[in-house]
Amino acid sequence: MARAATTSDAFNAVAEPRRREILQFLATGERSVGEIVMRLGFEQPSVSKHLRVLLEVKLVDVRRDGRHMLYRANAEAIRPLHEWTSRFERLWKHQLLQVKERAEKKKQME
Amino acid sequence: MARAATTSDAFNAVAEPRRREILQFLATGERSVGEIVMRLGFEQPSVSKHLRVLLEVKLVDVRRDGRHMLYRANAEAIRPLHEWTSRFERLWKHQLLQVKERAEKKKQME
DNA sequence: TTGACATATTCCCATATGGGCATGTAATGT
DNA sequence: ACATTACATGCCCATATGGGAATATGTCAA
Repeated sequence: MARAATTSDAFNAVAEPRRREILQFLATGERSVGEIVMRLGFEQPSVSKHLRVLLEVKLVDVRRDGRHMLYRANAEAIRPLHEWTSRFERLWKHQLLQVKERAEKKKQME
Repeated sequence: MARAATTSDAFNAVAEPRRREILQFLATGERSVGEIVMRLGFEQPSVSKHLRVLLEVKLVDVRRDGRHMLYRANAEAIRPLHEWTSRFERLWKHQLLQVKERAEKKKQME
């Protein structure tokens, strides 16, 4: 089997740097495809494809406005990612503390 | 071009569900490859390969103890992920608020 | 209708993937 | 030295990928 499909979940979807850029831009507000293309400088088909992936995992929503398709970030779908990483928060704070303590001890031994 | 290499960064590395499982298990403490295999039930070569990927993006550290290789999560490397998702925190709280407000209005109109 | 504009989709392709299996390698015990 | 344990690597392969270019679809304007 190959890698899991990028459309399978949010983790896979944001693994792609361009999709992260698009999401970040959309976090500033609703934007049309053309605005994304202008801002980020990717090819239009590329942007459309990435938006499709983001849409399938519900990381963005769309609505039509005339000939424009207006996309916006659905932050709610990012929460699971945030929560997953939060599980390690306690751990890294602890690990940072250990590093500091080791540094202190080293200093005292001089 | 194909997708970015899974070894390129933490985002890609954790896009793989099995690697997330391994990381979570390692968050509970230092473990040998065999313990991971036992606990998660993956094939040993598979575990070794995933650990290699995690190691390359520094999501884990290793040390040798006799014939055992002891891996542990390097939570510090997960922080960038956490911080990236945090950028959307304000947004999803806001969006949740909107949803609530809409619900309130709807209720009042009944 | 016709044409221009805004997006989406399709096709092709080089490349990365992860699983399964076999095999290689390092450390230990005898 | 040799067998055993504990991992790591290599190889093969089906599959998903994302870019580029061309083309299709949909909407509005005259």
